[in-house]
Amino acid sequence: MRHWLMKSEPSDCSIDDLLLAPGQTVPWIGVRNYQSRNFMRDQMAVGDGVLFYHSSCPQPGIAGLARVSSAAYPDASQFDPASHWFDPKSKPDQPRWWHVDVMLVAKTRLLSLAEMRTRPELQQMLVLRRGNRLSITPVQADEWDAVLRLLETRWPSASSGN
DNA sequence: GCCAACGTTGGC
DNA sequence: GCCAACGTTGGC
Repeated sequence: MRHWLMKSEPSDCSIDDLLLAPGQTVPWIGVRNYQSRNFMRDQMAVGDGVLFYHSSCPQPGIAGLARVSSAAYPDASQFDPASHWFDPKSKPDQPRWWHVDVMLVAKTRLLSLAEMRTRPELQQMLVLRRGNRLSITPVQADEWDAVLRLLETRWPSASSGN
């Protein structure tokens, strides 16, 4: 199982929105960055762990845990002229943008960006790197463990999930 | 609102 | 293929 940090603007989709979503699942549409797309399309697998991160808001930070709950599939919004994410250059027979679905595992306390910056064990996280603008970044196993420890949370065992 | 960082675009 | 201009991200 791999681990990821995925940024979401709470004004667009917050941890509470995920909590209330049908099946507590949302399609991670709207990514228009090739590197982030490649992570979803080429490297993510169902069951991967996700740190759900609130960005571009008064209190940026990790707001919950989630899991990848689908394989990658084409982002329908790229073909919708009415959509904010419409991409006129994308062709239906060769979609440019792909995404996965993400399912809630647990809402947690907010582990703020400010607190993350104070923790020596998190200093290598890509999201803390100066100038980082990727909306999806891989998380190392030791970083993942450290975050769960700080959240005083355990990842549910395979037998209790689905 | 500011601005650093950096990805993308497009002329050449 | 280079690279300047431009647009976007996202913390502060």
